[in-house]
Amino acid sequence: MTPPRQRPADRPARERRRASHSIEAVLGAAVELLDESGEPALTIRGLASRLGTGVGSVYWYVSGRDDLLDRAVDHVLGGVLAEIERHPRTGDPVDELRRMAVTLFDAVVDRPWLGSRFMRGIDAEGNSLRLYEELGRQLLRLDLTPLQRFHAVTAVLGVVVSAAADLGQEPPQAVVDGLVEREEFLGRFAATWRALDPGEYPFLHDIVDAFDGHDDKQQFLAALDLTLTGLRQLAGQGPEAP
Amino acid sequence: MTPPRQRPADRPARERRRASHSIEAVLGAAVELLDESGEPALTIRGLASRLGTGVGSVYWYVSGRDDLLDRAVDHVLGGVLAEIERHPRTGDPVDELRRMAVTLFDAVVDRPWLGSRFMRGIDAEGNSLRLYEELGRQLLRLDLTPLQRFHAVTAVLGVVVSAAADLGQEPPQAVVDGLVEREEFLGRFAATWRALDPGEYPFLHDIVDAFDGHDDKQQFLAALDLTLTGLRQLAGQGPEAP
DNA sequence: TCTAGTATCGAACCAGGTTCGATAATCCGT
DNA sequence: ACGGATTATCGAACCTGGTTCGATACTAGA
Repeated sequence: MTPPRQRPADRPARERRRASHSIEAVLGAAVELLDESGEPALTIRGLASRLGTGVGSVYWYVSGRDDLLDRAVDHVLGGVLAEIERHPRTGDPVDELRRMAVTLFDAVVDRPWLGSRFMRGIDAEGNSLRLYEELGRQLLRLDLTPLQRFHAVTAVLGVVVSAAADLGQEPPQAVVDGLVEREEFLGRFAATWRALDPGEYPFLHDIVDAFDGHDDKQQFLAALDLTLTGLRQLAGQGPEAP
Repeated sequence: MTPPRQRPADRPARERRRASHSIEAVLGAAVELLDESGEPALTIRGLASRLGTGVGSVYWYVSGRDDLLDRAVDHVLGGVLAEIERHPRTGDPVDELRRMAVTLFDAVVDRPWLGSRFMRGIDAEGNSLRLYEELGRQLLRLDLTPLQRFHAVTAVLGVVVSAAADLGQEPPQAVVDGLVEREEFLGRFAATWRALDPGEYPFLHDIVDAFDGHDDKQQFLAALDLTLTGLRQLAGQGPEAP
């Protein structure tokens, strides 16, 4: 059905001839739109109009919306990677891993539209892959099997991904509003839970106070530390462990 | 801009008068479509035509596509919940937790379209919330603070969510095809990695063999066990731990 | 100058979500 | 049994947004 596609979309990114665009300009504008109003706000038409061009031109630089999103992600991942590489290497590999994961998490907090897309790029050379390598490299210093290393990196990234998934759904559109929004949002949950039968929902009643007004970052850190604790134990008992 | 919406969409689900539809029929057909061809294949028009009705009728039962998806998720979650509750309670709470998470994961493997949507329902009574309660209840038997319990459940669910995110993006459309597809898919990754400079990508080269042909379930279990190990340690040293 | 490749553009196509008013079927009070 | 009120059904029409395609420049080299 679909012909093999022979669109450009991966030009050598040479400098623009006419006074017009460039892949960098396109990506920059895309990131702007994403930062301003989130993923659904990035439309080809909107992007074209921001660039002062026609929709057709956008398709010269990217092969479609999906490709655009992927490139935008890779684009900002470059900055994250740079920040990760800036820090000096301390001693403990697990501490390193932790610091990197936190940096990544912070980036996702700033740009919720990164969502869980930020790990889709590991099939080709790019910042996703470099990030993956960077994370995993820390594990080379641990006494583990390759399979265990692979699983460990996946697990650590998984913590970030799931936190990102959480983040991505919380604020319906209350980004622009003040700070009351979040409290209200959480409050609605809490109110619902408190209204439930304590006999049927003992756990919910146990945690509702902790949940109300909880901090996403602490929640993330808790999950991360659980995983890292497990990892430390695994590394401590050597690779012959299951 | 958007008027407050006063559509029905939450009728008491009384029995159909005419020989026609019902919310169950709608949800059933929706789940069929989702199972057959994944989330993007669920269109209002497609659903209506499968039901032998008009698009307008669908909107009598659900308030929109998003609501439809949420209800479909809740629908199948009922089955998962039943399966989880079927098993007898063994002794160890962490083992319980583990078994439940695995059951949930298996459900996601069967229905990748559950994606990370399956935990969106905790703001209202429903199977999502009951699942959450069920998971968390196991933790009541552990010596933890409510905040730690909250964090722990989030962490465990996070492992499932991130695994679901992985699953949801792997097979482009090779669902119907035989079993060669997956090998090929992974093989492409592996080939790319092996072609990279070992000096620049030592980690990737270390794990590429483990990655090639890896099993998603084992990957999930490894991440889960890392988290559960951390949890056991946390519970072992009591609630006054950080 | 001629030609091929590089870019730009926007009209037009198409899929799919959502709205809305017409209409039928049913229920209930009188 | 009758007549409004309620419950449901239906699909044409609207609208947003991704994608295609052919026309048209503009540039560099032969």
